[in-house]
Amino acid sequence: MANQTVDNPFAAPGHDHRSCIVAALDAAEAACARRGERLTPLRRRVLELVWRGHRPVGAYDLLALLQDERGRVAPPTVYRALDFLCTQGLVHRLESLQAFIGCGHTGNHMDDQGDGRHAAHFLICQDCGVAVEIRDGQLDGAISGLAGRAGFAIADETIELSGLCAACRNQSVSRPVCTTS
Amino acid sequence: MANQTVDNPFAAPGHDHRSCIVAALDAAEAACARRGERLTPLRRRVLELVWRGHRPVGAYDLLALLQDERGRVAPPTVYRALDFLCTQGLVHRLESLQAFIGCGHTGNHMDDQGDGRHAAHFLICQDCGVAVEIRDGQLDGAISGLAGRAGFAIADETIELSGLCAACRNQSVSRPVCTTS
DNA sequence: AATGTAAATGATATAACATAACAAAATGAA
DNA sequence: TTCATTTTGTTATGTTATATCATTTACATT
Repeated sequence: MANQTVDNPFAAPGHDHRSCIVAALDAAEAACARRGERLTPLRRRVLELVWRGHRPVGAYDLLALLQDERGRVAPPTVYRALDFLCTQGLVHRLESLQAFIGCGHTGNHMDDQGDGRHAAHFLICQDCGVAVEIRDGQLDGAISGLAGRAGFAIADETIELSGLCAACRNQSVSRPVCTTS
Repeated sequence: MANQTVDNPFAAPGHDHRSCIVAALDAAEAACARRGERLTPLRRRVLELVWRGHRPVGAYDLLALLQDERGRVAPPTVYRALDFLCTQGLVHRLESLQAFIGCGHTGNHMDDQGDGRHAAHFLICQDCGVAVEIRDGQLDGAISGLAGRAGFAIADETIELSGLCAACRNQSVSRPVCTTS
């Protein structure tokens, strides 16, 4: 159990997160190589920092982490790296939180034609802070159905459902939030 | 046609927008009266300014408009009014745009138990800038279905679909964007 | 009308998030 | 090497949002 791939990190605070990080970085290296994009040391490091856990991370949190290890780092450094990672579909931005989270689906998308961008839908637990990217055929169908009926051509989807995950519903009080997992 | 209620303001730039404003303000007065909430002159004016059109408005745009008519106005004045209006379900915040838009469904919600908050789903045209609140049974069903299967209790839904509305798809070039409609 | 209380607004400051613009360095191709 | 392009560094500023405390207003009670 400890080294399995974690598809649903809700209620999995004790999983072997190192394997999540390694998997994400390996997939990112492969995806960039395949596309002829450059996962530079800075970009790789930012991606690694985003993957510190399964909780969305703010740009300025990342900035502080980079500053801890590199001294003076300015906001554009972080935002440029995040732009690159988002463009490659390696990271998603959660609009309702103004924060970023690593994408665990790199490389296994059918709709990945060259670039890695894809619609990302999330469940976000307001208690433990974990965000999980979901994929649901009925949801996708409903969206394309309503867009079609309205004659609307969707270019970007922001779908973020916040509430309580199953694990957090099953405990009476809020637990302290750690920064990872 | 000119005085009809506009349910879908995409491609309706010439509609009688005054009737939209009047309807929204009347509905807001009624809703607040029913709930024992106070739609003060400031809150009412902010709501009116939000309803200048069917395009999302930034908090600082509203601030500037208020300053034009009242001299010195500080950000908290606008944000407090917006908080109130959002809590009452009279205005929605579009997370992907960091902007606000009037809700045209005040008072006709089945799930309106005392307070007026409700999930709001949007189509947002990236060309004309208009945002339309939609309601789709299949979408609602898909959401509750996937949440149920995941054991997730949804508290807030952010669903914002950006792209091109039917009218904008049917014209080759972007038209100039006016501030209302 | 005077008083007390809670709600709303005013005012100041600052926090938090993000980008424009230009300089310097690193990279890769010719 | 030279050149062109991409990436990173640096400075400054723009944009969005909130914390805090003072003041005013609304309104129920006396």
